[in-house]
Amino acid sequence: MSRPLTARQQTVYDFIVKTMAEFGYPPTRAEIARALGFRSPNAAEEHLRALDRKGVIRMIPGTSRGIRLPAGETESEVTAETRSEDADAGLPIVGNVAAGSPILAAEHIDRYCPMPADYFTPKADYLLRVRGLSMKDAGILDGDLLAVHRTQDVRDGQIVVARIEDDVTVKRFQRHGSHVTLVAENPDFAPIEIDLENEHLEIEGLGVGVIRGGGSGLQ
Amino acid sequence: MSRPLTARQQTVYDFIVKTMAEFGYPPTRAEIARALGFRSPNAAEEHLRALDRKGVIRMIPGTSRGIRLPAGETESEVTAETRSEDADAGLPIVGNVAAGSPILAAEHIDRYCPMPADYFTPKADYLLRVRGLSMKDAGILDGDLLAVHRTQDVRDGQIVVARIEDDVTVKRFQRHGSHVTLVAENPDFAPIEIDLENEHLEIEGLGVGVIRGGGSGLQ
DNA sequence: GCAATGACTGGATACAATCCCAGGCTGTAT
DNA sequence: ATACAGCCTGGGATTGTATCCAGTCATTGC
Repeated sequence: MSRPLTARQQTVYDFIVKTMAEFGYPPTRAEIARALGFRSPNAAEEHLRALDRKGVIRMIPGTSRGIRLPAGETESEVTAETRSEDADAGLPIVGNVAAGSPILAAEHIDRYCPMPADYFTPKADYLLRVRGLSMKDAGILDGDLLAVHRTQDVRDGQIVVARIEDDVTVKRFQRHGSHVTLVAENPDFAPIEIDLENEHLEIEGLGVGVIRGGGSGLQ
Repeated sequence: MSRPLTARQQTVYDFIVKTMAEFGYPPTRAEIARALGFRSPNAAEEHLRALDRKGVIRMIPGTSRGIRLPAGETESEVTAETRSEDADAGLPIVGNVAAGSPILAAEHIDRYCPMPADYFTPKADYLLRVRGLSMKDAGILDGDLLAVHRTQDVRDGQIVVARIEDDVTVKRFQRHGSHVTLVAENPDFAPIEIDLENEHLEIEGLGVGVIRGGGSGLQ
């Protein structure tokens, strides 16, 4: 999707990550400029804009130190090429699935969870970071990792990862003939009704487990 | 150590932790004031000084958002590097703790979960199989594994493993002087009130994560 | 009774920080 | 040749933020 970072942009990004790991808060433009030898904070500003355009950071307008790392990872010395092929890296963690792109595309994988795939049954293929509280009564909260087994073969009552018109969602599956209902486990959310003859529904996989607390602790 | 936090100071501390977990950077005085309903940022400033004196935060003078959590409660301080200390066996899974026996006694350990202890922060020492639905609104269901960090040092609002008169339970912790309330996250369960001067309460550890689905799949 | 402390309001000030504008210099693609 | 993007200097307006000062009110220990 977005072009890779230039060498200079990577340097700026690395400095942001290092600062957050060391101090617990992001740097200012002036601090970036000082660290990298710029004489003007505007040089840092422009780099930040570029990093924001490319999606590796997010800028919060008007806010001091308003820099966020969407992946939430502040590991040391992360170069964007740290995504080696799985082997024993564990399960890939997938977050923020953009509309229209395959769920396991490399740019969505922000880190790995060092856990064997076959701890779950059926085995997990990846972990999906869940957003929102639509499944809270099923014990799946915002930010949780849902262990997903890739399959199209799902049954009534199971928790599935579905894609409706390029939108990825986690819901409970219910089918009557050619009509599918995706039920949220939260009274605040209405069920999603899909007529398979008119609308397109793709089943990405089956929820086989939940992991909470990797890095952030419990609330 | 220093004196415990007052209720108000605890509220401010909680807000700082929550903000850092959610946004990746600490709040300003004004943001604290707005969130807690102060009309003056000075109220927040004085609370921050008190928290700094008591050692639970550290203020960096002259720096916007210059608040640090020395202990490392933020997601920023994760070094998800797999320390190969006991990464072989994984975390022991503890279930059905009998009354009167230590929680990590060998006869309770029925199996191991092949997951590195330091995937969670602070690190998990064991996994406790939770029975009942008393914490269902916190997303902890019957049969879930609660990752537990062994410590006595717990704060208001945290999910703890406690032992009252030989009974092990998972609840949210709340303290007022010598009076402790263990709050269930389920309206069907009444809070447990403990007067530390008459009853015995032992904190076994702090809940740092949840794992669901090992072996059985999701319901 | 009195000092000390916690928890604020309200106002003020000086610096920190974001963000805009106007350039310049280097490549690389058209 | 020309256009364009990346990378940087320098300056400046505007807002964000930390920090101080002067009080009020209530509680607690002495």
